[in-house]
Amino acid sequence: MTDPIAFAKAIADDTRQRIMKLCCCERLTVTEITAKMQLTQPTISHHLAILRDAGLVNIERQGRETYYSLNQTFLTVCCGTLMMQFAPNEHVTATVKQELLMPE
Amino acid sequence: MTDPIAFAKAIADDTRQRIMKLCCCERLTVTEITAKMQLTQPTISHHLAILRDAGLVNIERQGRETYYSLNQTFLTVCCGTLMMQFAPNEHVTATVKQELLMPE
DNA sequence: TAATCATATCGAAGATTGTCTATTTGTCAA
DNA sequence: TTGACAAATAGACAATCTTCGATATGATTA
Repeated sequence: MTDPIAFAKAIADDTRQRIMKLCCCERLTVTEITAKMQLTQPTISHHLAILRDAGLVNIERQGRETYYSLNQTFLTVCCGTLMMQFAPNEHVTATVKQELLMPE
Repeated sequence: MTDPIAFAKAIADDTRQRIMKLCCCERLTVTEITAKMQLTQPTISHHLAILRDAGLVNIERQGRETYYSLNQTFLTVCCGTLMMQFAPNEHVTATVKQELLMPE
């Protein structure tokens, strides 16, 4: 579900991290995102598809527009999984890991 | 220092994550790591260099052998940075983020 | 219905990456 | 000092990825 390799590949690109930052705290249409970047609309759609396939964005279709926003919860879970997998000895208490893995 | 793009690129590969898992909790020589994988020694060295450049492994030269081990602390810091950057609204308390960013 | 707008998909060009073999560098032992 | 071993580097090739222009799909408006 939260495959560390799929997650890492999805966020391992400058363009995608810029997109993630843009729609981190608000939902934006593809056109709005495109306007804020120096890239074409098909390129933005391509990267959004990669983020979507990784489960990293929430999607809301509304008429002919599609709103994208970052799935902060899932991202946090993925980071928690990474830490559990690769930093089991690190001084982050079990409770913290727990909190990270099941936010809310 | 903890560039989220450099970090993501470093861990965005199956071979590197397998190596990370191997030397997560013990230090291993290049020969030992190579023995546990189905790849050649130069390939392993190549991936170790990428992990080294990203700051993700500790290196100890000892005679003609070189021991590698995962830098769990740095990995944890990188995950913390990711969460700070992309999940500021997530219900992980500021203290937790703090703990993640300055372990110990 | 026809025209327009928003987004997705296709196919191709160029760049980047992962892996290999061959070779080099550095260290230890005989 | 020579031979053997450990690890790094160089160069080549195939696979993957990013980006683009062109086009298709789907929804709204005139």
